[in-house]
Amino acid sequence: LANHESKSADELMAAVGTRVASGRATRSRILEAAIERFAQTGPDASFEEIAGVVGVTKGALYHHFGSKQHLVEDVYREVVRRHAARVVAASSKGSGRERLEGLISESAKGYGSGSPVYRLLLRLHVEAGTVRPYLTPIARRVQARQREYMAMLVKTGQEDGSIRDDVDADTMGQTINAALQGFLVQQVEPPDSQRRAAEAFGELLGVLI
Amino acid sequence: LANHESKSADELMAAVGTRVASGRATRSRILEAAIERFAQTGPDASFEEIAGVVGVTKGALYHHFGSKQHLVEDVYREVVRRHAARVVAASSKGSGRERLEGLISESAKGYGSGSPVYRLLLRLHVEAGTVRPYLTPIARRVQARQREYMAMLVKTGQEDGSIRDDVDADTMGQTINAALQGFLVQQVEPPDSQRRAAEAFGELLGVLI
Amino acid sequence: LANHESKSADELMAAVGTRVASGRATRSRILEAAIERFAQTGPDASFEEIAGVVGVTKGALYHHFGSKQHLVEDVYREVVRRHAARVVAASSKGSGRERLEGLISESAKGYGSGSPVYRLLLRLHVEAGTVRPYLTPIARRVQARQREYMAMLVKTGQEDGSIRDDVDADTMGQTINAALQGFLVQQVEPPDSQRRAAEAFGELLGVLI
Amino acid sequence: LANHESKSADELMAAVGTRVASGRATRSRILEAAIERFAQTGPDASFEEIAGVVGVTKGALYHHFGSKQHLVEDVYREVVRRHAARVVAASSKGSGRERLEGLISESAKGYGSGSPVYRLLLRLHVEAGTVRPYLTPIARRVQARQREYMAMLVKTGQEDGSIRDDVDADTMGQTINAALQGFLVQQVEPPDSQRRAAEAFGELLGVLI
DNA sequence: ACGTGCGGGACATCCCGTTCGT
DNA sequence: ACGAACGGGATGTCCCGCACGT
Repeated sequence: LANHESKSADELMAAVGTRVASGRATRSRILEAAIERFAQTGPDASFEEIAGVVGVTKGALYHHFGSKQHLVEDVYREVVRRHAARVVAASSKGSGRERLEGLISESAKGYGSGSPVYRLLLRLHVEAGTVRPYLTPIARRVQARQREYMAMLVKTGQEDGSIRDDVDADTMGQTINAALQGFLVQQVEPPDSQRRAAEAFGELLGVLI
Repeated sequence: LANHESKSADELMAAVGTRVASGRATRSRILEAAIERFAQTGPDASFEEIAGVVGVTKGALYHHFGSKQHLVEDVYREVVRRHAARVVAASSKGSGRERLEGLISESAKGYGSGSPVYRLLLRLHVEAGTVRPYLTPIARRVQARQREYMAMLVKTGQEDGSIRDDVDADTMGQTINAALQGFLVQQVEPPDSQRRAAEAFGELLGVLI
Repeated sequence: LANHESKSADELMAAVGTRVASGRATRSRILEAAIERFAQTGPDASFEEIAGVVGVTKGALYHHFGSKQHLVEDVYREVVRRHAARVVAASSKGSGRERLEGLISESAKGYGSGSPVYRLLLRLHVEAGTVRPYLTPIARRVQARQREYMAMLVKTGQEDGSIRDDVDADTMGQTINAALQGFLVQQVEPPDSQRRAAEAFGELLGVLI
Repeated sequence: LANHESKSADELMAAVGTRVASGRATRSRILEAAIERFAQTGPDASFEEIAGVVGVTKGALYHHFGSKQHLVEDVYREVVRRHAARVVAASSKGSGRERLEGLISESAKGYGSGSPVYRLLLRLHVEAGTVRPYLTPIARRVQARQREYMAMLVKTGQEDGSIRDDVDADTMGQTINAALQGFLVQQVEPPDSQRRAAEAFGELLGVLI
């Protein structure tokens, strides 16, 4: 009440700067907490719950994200971004075939990990097509990019002769992509069984490609 | 209400067999309505909503199913049963390869149809591993049976020489299964695009098998 | 359906007789179960719950008691009757003082036992004055009879010289009665502590009377 | 609504101290209303009902008390506190005997008043031992404190010679306490009859002590 | 005498989002 | 930037009682 008039202009600026920075930090801590809770309780986790983890209240969430919907969207984008980064990094070197194999093994590692984050990713993919129409545009872009990237890798491999060229690149890419995501659906199995299946899938591909 | 022509037999029974038969009829009408609503609004559709469709009240739902959880379980079982029936029927004749192809094309037809029921099926599969632990035992049994059936078909094909035998039958079965379910995840695409992808998948398999 | 026409008139009569007898048996089993459940879950125990214990359904309860309210009334009367029988039996012999002491010790045994049945008795007494007005007439009669009986005992004792006669018999009776019931209110204590208190009360009375 | 003149201080605070103070005021108004309703409809009075009296919605109740259980606990504590304050004030001056008589007459006035608040108090005492286990710890503490206070008064009286010392102080205290509460159980009688009984009890004590 | 189907209604819980204050 | 108060509304659960059949 009375104490902010005892500050100089500089101090005010500094205080504001700090305020802004701390705001950004809070925002990302909230996002992190949301990913965690969404991964466990599902995207229906309450605002209050998430806020509790971070040590703030709903007010902060609303300040930073505006609505539940926006938070879910941001979480979706963030989770996708992280997965994409891993996958791209794992498929950046070597022949087309090697790059494809890198992608497959990295994806399989993630999908087969049964980690909450990947479960969340799958669930958001699924719900984007049903009960959360507002995620549809994002999902569409994501899926498209994923397919294109796969097809690109296959095509590269077919050009450098490391992948058989008697099948359509697009189809091959899309199928591999589908198979990878399909593993996630069977996540009721214990993680190691998941992992073995994903590895076997990789070897099988080695024969078929 | 709208589908009561398919219930004529039941309703006749109701007229004759009195109370208990009419109860059974109501029960199955509720189950039907639940499948419908769950497919559209998700498994969180309210009791009241479902009851409204059938023309009864929540009391009736509670009388027949005891709890939300039990209803979801019964819906899950029923949906699985229907899909299984279709798939088994489509893979009953011919060589191992033909039977496998029959299964794949029938599954692809279903999964690729983007029909609400199949979306529901996928969603229940997914949630069985995350937010609905009470579905886990059912899911586990279902997935196991599905894998075994696939592997059996592959093995049959390998024995009668219609499928290449330089790959492991279990792995092959599991992979095909995963790929099929994976298509469902990408359901944000328009149905016909889905269908084309599934068909292309079938052809690709023809080459790879 | 078809088998009751093969019976003779006598058999019918016999069957009816059996039916009636079995009905009475069911009725008292229900009453017993109701006392038990009411004692534990409170008088709000559901019909279905009580019926379940006996192995029948709500229908039977409604047939025999008509409504929740009537069942509660019957339970109230029955519980009171049982307590009264014990107390009267314990205060039937000896001088006025001895009879009074018998009553006190028997009451204290019951009230101090912390047994569910006595808790129920107290609770019904209490609720008769508040949330269950339909029990009021019963409660009034019960309390009146209790007071009169106490006063009678005191008076008898004063006449035969075994009880000091410088106090009003009615007041004395009523006070003793109140004190006994008061013990029940403090039932949060462990039973043996209850019992000790009740015994001490008896001794104290010995001095004061 | 009707008793807001007793809240004028609070409401002034609310106008000045802004949000949080107004919250506190609301909280205590809710508590007040809960006591009132609980006293009449029993501790099962609905949230909505209580909220309606105060002029807020269920949300506010939930905000301030978290759950029904917590509200009941707070009500219990508050009602006990008020009775204790009255009784202690009435037994603060004079010889041990006078203090004890003060306590008895004040208690008798309350218990004998048949006032809804006292009926509530009794009912909570009783239910603490049966259907509301979460009240047990509170009840235990309350009863203990009550007994100790009584015994202390008796002891004081015995020391200053105003109370006969041929009986055990603890027993005497406990018995008086029980008798007082016992009157409440007989609350089906019209209030004035109650009151007479309580007064008679006081006189009787005068002779016996 | 008893079971079953079902209506009708109450209620605690939970959650989203807005507003106000600091 | 964030906390606290609160409204509004949805939903699962539970239970009473009636009607019907046997």
